[in-house]
Amino acid sequence: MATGRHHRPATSRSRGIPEATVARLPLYLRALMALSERSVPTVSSEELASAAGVNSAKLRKDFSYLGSYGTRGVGYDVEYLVYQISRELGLTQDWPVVIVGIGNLGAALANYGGFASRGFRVAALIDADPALTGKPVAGIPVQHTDELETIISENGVSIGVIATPAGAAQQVCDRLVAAGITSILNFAPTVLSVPEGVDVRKVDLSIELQILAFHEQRKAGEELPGAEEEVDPAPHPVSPPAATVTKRETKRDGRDSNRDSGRGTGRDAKRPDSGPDGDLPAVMPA
Amino acid sequence: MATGRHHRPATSRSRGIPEATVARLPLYLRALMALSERSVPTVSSEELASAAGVNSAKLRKDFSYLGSYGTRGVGYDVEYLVYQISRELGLTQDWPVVIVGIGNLGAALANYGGFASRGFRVAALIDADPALTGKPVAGIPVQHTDELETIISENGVSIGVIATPAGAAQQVCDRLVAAGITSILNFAPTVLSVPEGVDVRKVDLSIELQILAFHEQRKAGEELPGAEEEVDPAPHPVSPPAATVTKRETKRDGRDSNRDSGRGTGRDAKRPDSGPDGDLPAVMPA
DNA sequence: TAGATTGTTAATCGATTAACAATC
DNA sequence: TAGATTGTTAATCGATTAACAATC
Repeated sequence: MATGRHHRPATSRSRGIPEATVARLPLYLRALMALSERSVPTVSSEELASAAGVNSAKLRKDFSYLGSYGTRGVGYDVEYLVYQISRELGLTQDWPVVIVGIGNLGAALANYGGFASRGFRVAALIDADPALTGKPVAGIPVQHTDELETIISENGVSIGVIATPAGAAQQVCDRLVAAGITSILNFAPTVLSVPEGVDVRKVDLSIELQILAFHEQRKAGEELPGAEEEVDPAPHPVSPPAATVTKRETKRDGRDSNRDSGRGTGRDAKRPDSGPDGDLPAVMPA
Repeated sequence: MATGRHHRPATSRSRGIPEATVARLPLYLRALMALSERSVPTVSSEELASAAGVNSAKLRKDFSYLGSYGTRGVGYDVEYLVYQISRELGLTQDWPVVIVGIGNLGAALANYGGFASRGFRVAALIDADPALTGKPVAGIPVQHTDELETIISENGVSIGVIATPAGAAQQVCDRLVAAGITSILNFAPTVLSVPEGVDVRKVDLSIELQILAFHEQRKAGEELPGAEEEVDPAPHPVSPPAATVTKRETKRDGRDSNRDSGRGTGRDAKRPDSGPDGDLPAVMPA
């Protein structure tokens, strides 16, 4: 999930489109563009909702914030709606973006076709590694971090993508903001702190997997009714002020190993080679 | 933003942790692991909330769903909380994952350190291109799509990552599900249809940028009070059943070009080389 | 006109947050 | 004990959705 912090309330002043609606407009747009390619002239809220994977009442409600672009008894004109949503999202103008951090992910982003096709133009690729400078990635020569401020001001860039390691992200962020960037898409696994007026959205690959793991675990436990119901019976294990010296013991005390009771038997395709109690990772990802 | 569809209500039966809370647990975990690395013994809800970028009341409420793991007047024991959250998320066990589609993005994912460090293990890389078969990526030889079913059953994989082009995603998804996968992380820009009981989470790079663009556009318009307030004065432009032949006209009629009035003047760093009315993209991203 | 489908209402649900009693 | 901080309550807010009148 992406976390967005905005400097205005969820329902913005002008015409007041709820944040949840804004987040769905790109989904509708994609579905509409697919219909447009197939030259489908009109679409009903039911059909479009199904294509976008949402409830049709929600879709109609969402569209009602944009205006009355449908026709009762008929549906929505595909081309007209594509245009109205594009306009609402600001995609009818050109948005130069810079990508900072041209590792595997940065290169993947540079090559991602979805950017160019929706009004986003990769204005520059920036990396701190001098060995990369000048090397073309997706046909664009990588520029050195030293040039960051110049690139941003000369190209009028207002959107920056951070694909650096976590350790460099805040520093890069600060420079981007100082150079005039007001929207940041952050792929580094860190919380960025930004001044008022700067939007940050976060894409975190590891977090998505962790959420899936949570549900996956629940599915496995579900086949043994009541197995997950057991509430940890012991109170807090240690008196926290003394916890520093007993950290490892706290984590590995007897009660904790109880948790595995009755799990993992229902679906034996899981956990092929893990021990009964997997070790916790000690390091943060890069 | 990622869209998750689950086969149970947002508040699940056993111990009932709200979906919004589950989505934040990885954030807390990351912040806690950073504290753990610095050997910080305890942390208050205020400190931790600040590190995770959330409200402290929300954090305490979130933790209350897990149990009473804090100490009044003191705070939370870092190690103990790391362990409890890890356990809740299912990260104390090993989760083998397969990545399907080893293009730029797939390779980036294979190399992403955040997977391995949190109980996720890349069990296999799969691609349909025979030229890639056997070629190592992130030290793991790519296997051919033909082997998909075998790989999944032999490794007991329950989580699949789809990083293929949009056109191949549903087909890959169907095969993954048929082979026993019950959780899918989808990077392809398509809505996947899956049977009941299969979770899909979606990461969409282009959508995140579009949401940023929306806010960016609003920021620009804001500097001219009232400029964005103007409501489209014209009713629906065409009688939709006849729209097929007039599609382009609909999109380009006089009223639509009005929308640009008064925009872009406040912040002239924007739109360095776009025309007054950028063309809409006609194609879907790969 | 009859059928279809939008746009909107209102009820419901879930999430957020300030406030504070409990308690270490 | 006094100070600090949790865990929980309750109010508020935003999002979802069924239902249906409006209307093409």
